[in-house]
Amino acid sequence: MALNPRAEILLKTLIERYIAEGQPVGSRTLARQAGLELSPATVRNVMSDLEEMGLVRSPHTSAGRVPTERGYRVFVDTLLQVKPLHANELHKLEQEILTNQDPQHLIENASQALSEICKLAGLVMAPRREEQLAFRHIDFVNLSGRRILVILVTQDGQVHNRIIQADREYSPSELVQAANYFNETYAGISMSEVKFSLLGEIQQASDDMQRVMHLAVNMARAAMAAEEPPDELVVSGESNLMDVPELGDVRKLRRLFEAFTTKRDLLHLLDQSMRTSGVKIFIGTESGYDALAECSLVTAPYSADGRVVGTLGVIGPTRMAYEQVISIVDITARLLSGALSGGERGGRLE
Amino acid sequence: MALNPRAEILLKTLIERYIAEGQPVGSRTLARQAGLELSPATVRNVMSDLEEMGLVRSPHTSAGRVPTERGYRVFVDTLLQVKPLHANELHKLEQEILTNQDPQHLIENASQALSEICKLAGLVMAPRREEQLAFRHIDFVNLSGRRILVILVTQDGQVHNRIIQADREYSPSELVQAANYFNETYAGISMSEVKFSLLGEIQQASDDMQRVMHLAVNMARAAMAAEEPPDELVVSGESNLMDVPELGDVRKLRRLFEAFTTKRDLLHLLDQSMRTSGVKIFIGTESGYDALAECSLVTAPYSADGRVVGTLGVIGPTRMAYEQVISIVDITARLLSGALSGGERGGRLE
DNA sequence: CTTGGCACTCAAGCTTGCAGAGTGCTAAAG
DNA sequence: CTTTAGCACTCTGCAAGCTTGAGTGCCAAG
Repeated sequence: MALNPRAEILLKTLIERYIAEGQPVGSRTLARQAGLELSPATVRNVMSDLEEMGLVRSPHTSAGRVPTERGYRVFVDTLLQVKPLHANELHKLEQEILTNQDPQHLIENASQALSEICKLAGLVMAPRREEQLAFRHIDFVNLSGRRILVILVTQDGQVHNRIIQADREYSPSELVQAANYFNETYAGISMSEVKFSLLGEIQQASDDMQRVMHLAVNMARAAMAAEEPPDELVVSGESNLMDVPELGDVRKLRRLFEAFTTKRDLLHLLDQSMRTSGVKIFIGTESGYDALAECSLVTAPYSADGRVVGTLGVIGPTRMAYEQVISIVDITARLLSGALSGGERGGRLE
Repeated sequence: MALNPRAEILLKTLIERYIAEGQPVGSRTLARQAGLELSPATVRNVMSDLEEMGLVRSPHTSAGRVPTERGYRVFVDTLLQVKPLHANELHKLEQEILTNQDPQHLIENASQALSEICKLAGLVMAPRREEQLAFRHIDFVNLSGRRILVILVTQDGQVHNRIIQADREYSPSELVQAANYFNETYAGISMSEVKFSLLGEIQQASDDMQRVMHLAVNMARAAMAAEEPPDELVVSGESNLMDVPELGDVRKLRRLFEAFTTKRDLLHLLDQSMRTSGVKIFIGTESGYDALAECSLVTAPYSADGRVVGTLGVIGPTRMAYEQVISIVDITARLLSGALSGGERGGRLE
């Protein structure tokens, strides 16, 4: 199954041409394009071999050839040369990401920038498992009656809020005290430890502090129980996919868009990519999800303070400009990592 | 231009039939369906009149008739009888909306419920103009370096947050003092008054309080300046629209979806509807936006504590089941108003 | 005013024919 | 053994022509 250099060149040109034009590539065109001094007939012979290896196929007897998924795989793994991205695209990305923003906006902007630059749909999985993050600040605000608004800030500056139903009414000063107690006791501790610690806390309460502690602990616990990970996945630029001729079929589009709102399957894929480092590519059915047939996913994990916290990427037709998309995704991940780490330094790429 | 009763019945049956089937309705069918003892020929004569009035038209010489926008208008304004919604739909709506939630989730759930029940896209414009709302609580949290997270809670329990860049580093206790000062001074005041008041505040600072006040005022001002109304419009269930045969054309779909992400035009329409009371309907090009051709918008304003704060509705093809959609939108608006008002009482419909 | 009848029109579906593109195979040339 | 030219063959896409079914408009009679 070794691919001789000539076959490699032909496969590479075929795929490049197909990505650019979207039309099956015939032997004549390919012979001219490849830069080898070969006749169409020779090219046909090579094509025949490639077809046997399952790297290309004919849509029908007398069309040119198109790459198969395996063909794309080979292309992506061994043939493709990543293009560095254009200066003003880089500039745009930096502008979008290297400004002071809270994580939520940062993520939304990153997703949008990805989609705009690639002209595909952008995905960003928000930092996973806030349990990993340290607790920074809590605040209780009285709403009407027994409803209490709990505001929780994690180390990365992300703000979470929930309304809980208290067992009785509390005065504003009680709430302030409770928050103070909590903030002093737990500042900098990881959320999972905080949760764990809350389990024991109530029993060993010293007498005078008891009421306040009880209050704080109970509330925080209630709030965290209610805190299911919310909108973990940000998708932007979906409508770019409507221009893709491969997805002209409304049914396919619909399935794809449903996958965007369901999010479950996509999250699973992005989760996988979190465990590897660097750019990872899922081509067509490799993902294992029907809705993503004819689509590819280019992803890269990003980190905060040296620790991987999420994944981002783009989704588009299998026939996408991998050479460019790969570096865009890669750089976006780096920029985002920089922006989420330290913050002050700004994390410019050197 | 008066419509005699027979013509009304025929127009009504025609539109009902067309909404149900999506096919031009011919004279024979209509004669049978309408329940009047009329021959197709007579129906044809009536149709001819209706066509002259611009209420129906033929897609081509020898198809049946379809309603025009004006036809729909007449139907909606004078002919249609609103269907009360089914018990389990009502139940679903109540379940989705009558639970203790912060406004953000409430709005998202309302939008989603709307889209699911109507099988169309749901829209909710988030409470407009927080300036109208009273200030409730502010909090400053130190992030790294000079970055300060400002958390602002308005009277309705909505939480806003922004990161601002301070002129120097501040100690946690300074921040606490500043927040306290601010909370005591401005609690319950409307945001617009707070903003106004901030303009004067700095000059007349008494000496000892000066530093803290200066800090609080400066920060709050910076935060509010940065506080542009964010995601004001929540759209759900867009993918329902892909099943609509009228929108089978991908180009139309794309324009519509772009309108969803742009949001500007939609906001403008919803804004209009905020000024009237009760359900308002935009049919096709009445909206004035090309992207919404072939679509109708059914909207209703909702209120919090007796004051209109936003609008919700659904968007779908002109050919939608108005009879049901209208009451769904109407009731959702009431439920949401109830949930946003007082909170404690729960606002069940009596 | 209503009705039946008739001529007419149009869209949609089907078949046919044709041009264009590209292949596979074979036999000859390098 | 590899490369090439040539030829027959296949398939798509498109346009033209045909038929069918649905529905209209109009007219004259009830």
